[in-house]
Amino acid sequence: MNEDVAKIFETHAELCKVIANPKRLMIIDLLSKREMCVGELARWVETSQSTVSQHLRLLKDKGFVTVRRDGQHQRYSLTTPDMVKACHIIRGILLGRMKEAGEVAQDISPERLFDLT
Amino acid sequence: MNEDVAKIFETHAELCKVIANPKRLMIIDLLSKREMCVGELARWVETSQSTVSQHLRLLKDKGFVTVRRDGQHQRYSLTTPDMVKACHIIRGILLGRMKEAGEVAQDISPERLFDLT
DNA sequence: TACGTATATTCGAATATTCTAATATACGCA
DNA sequence: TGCGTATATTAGAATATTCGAATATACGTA
Repeated sequence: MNEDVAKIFETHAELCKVIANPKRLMIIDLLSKREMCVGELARWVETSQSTVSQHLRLLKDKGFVTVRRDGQHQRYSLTTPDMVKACHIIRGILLGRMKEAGEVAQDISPERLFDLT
Repeated sequence: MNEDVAKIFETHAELCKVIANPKRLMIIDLLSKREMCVGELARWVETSQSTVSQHLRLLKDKGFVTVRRDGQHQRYSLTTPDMVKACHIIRGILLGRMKEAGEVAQDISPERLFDLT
């Protein structure tokens, strides 16, 4: 196999690992709706500030979010809408299976799991 | 948070874990082109038969491939083309970044990494 | 400067993933 | 039945991931 091709699949897997965690998926989902600060994300995801901060660091390192300071807050936002697209496709697979099995309502959609109203 | 929503993100992450490994990404890529048996995949991926077999078992357990016996061979094929779509989007993100950084040629495409001619 | 709030970092335990080596099973054919 | 090829399974070592607790840092305001 071409060495470059092996490297591409390696890096590809690295990017996939970013979305291979439920809390990071939640964070991505929330940030796809609007900019949020750490504490706010921690409340929605229902986990510790430390955990959210660590996930955000990974997301930043991998280039999926940016931060801007706003007084005491760090406001995070998404940089790569295509990642959300990929997530929605996979969540669509899942919801399709669950609907088929009657585990969720027919009208649930991949984009409306958190209700930020 | 709604308990069902938490479960959805949990399962969503489980599906993402399937593609969070370079060899499984290669297998998915190869199977997206045509049905293949274990030994054939092992040759393309350049790894042991055992490793491929274990990855295929995971892919089967998660519902992404099916097998049919053909004499001495087990012929594997993909069941979920949407997963390939999601992979291509993420690989597109990666290749976009690499092209921007001049790390790969401009004309490389997410679908043509393995050349089965 | 001192204090309160917001966020980041470090550490370590618990758990999960991945691979290789060895072995087991399944099939076709002589 | 016995042998060769193809595939599956098991076990265990090495490594990676994830989280919370504790602590450090940054900012705004009195």
